[in-house]
Amino acid sequence: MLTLTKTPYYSPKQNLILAALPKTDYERLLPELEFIEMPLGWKLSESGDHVNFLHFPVSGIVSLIYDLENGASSEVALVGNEGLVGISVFMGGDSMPSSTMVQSRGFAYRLSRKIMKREFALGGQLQHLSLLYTQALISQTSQTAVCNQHHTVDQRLCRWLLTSLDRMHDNKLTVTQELIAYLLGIRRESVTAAAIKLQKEGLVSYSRGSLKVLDRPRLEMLVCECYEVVKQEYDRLLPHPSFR
Amino acid sequence: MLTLTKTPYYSPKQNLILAALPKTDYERLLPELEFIEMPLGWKLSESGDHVNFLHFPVSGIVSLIYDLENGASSEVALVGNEGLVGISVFMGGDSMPSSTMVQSRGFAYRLSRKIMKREFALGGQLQHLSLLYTQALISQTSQTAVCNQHHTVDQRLCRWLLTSLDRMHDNKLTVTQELIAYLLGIRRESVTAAAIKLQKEGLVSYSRGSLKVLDRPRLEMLVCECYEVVKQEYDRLLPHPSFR
DNA sequence: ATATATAAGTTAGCTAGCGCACATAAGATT
DNA sequence: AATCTTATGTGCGCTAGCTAACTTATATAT
Repeated sequence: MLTLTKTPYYSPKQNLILAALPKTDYERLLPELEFIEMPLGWKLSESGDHVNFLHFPVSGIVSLIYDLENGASSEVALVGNEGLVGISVFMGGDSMPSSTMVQSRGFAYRLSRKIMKREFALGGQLQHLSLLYTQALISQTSQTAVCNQHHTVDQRLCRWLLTSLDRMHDNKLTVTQELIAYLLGIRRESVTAAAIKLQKEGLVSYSRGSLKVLDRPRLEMLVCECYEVVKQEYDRLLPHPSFR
Repeated sequence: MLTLTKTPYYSPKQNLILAALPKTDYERLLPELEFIEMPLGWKLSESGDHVNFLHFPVSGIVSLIYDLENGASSEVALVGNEGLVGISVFMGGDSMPSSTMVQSRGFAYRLSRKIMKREFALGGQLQHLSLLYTQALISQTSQTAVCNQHHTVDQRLCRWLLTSLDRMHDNKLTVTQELIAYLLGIRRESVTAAAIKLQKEGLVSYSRGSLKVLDRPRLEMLVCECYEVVKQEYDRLLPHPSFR
C-alpha cells in the first residue's frame, strides 16, 4: 500500500500554548517558528543529547521515554498539541536522561534554543505558559510512576489509549502492539491479550497496526483513576482551544 | 526512652540552593526566611492543597507521594537539603496532586508564596536555581516510574536507602519498615524479607526503627542503575557545597 | 516486675506478568 | 497465484510480589 503523506497546512495556533500567547508575543515569535514534519519513530532527542530546539506539536504524539541498561523501558509522558517538547531548553539543564520519540506521525513548529531562552528571559506569557505546562507534565509523570506500580496491564492499556486519543482528536490510532508494548514497558504478548479482551467486548477493533475505538464511554469505565486525575490537572493548568 | 529533641541552629546556607545565591540576593531574602521544625510524619501539604510556602530543608528528608483511591501509594521523589519543597509556588499552578510528608525529622527555612513570586519574577539566580532543581526533580520522578516497573523490591530498597542516606549525610536512618513499605508502595512483609537479606549479608543492622548502614560499598553493588543515574543528574544540574 | 503496644519476623497459598517457543494470518512483493 | 514479511495469537512453566493470618521480640508504661 502506498500511503500518500502529503504535508497539510497547520497554523502555529493549532498548538494550544502558541494559541494562548498575546498577539504581540505571538507575532514576534512567528518569524522564528519553523514548520517541520515528525515522522513515525523519529527521535527528537536521545538520552543526554544537547537539545537545540523546542518543539510545539500541532498534530501527532511524542512520547517521553526512559530506557534501562537491560533494554527495558517505560514511557513517562505523552505530548500532543497541548504541550511542547524540550523543556530542558528553558529549565536550564540543556539535556535530559529521557529520550523523545514520535509515537504518532504529525507536524510541529520548532523554535531555536537561542530564541527560546531570549523569550523566556522576558518573563512574559510564554514563560508563564511553559512553566505551567511543565508542572502538568510533572503530574503526568508522577501519576505514571504510581500507575506502573499498582495498576494492571489492562487498566494501563486503557489509559494509554484514552490519553493518546485525546491527543489525536480522533478515534483512530496507527500503532502496532509491538510499539505499545515497548512504550508501556511490557511484553508484546501481554498487549495482545489485553487487546483481545477489548475486542471481544466490542470496545475497539484492531488489525495490523490500525486501531479504532468503537465504544469510548465503556473504555472510560474500565480505565484506572490515573487517566482522569491527569486530565483534570491538564484542564486546570493549561489553556483550552479558544472556541471552548 | 525519652528523646531530647532540642532545636539546634542551622544556617540557611545549609540548604544548597540558598547557599548558592549571590550575596545581594541572599541578603535580600534573609529577613524573609522563617526557621521551622519538620517533625516526623508532618504533612507539608496534602493533594490539591493551595501551597502557601516554599520550604528549603536544611536537614531531614521530605517525601513527595502520590496516593491512589484504593489506599495504595508511591513515593515519587525525595527532597533533602539539596532542594526545595513546593515548586507549584513558582511554577504557577498553586497546588499539586501529590502530597508531601516528612520522612526523616529535620528543619527548614520557609519563604512565603508572595515573596517567592516576587523574587522569581526578578529573573535572577533564585529563578535559575529553582528551575534547575525542578528539572532534577523531574528526572528523579521519571526514573522512579521506570524503576517501579522493572526493578525488584530488593533493588528498590537499596536505592531508597542510598538516596535517603545521601540526604541525611550520615549512615543512620530512623524509620520503620512499615513506613518504608508505604513509601515504596509495597507490603511491609516484603520490606522485612528484603531487610533480612541485607542484615544476613552484614550490609545493615536494623532494630525497631533504627537502621544503620554497615557496608555502603556493597550496598552500591546491589542497587539498580537508577540510583546512579539520578545522582549523576543531580550532580550535573545542582550546586554543591562550597567546600567541595 | 508485669502489662501493653508496637515493630519485626514467619508461613502458606494465589495470581499477574514474565520468558520462550511456536502457530496463524494479513498485506506486500514478485 | 505463490512467496515473503510483518503483525497478531497461543500455550506452558516460572517466579516475584500479593493477601491473609499468625508469632516473636523489644521498648515503654504502670
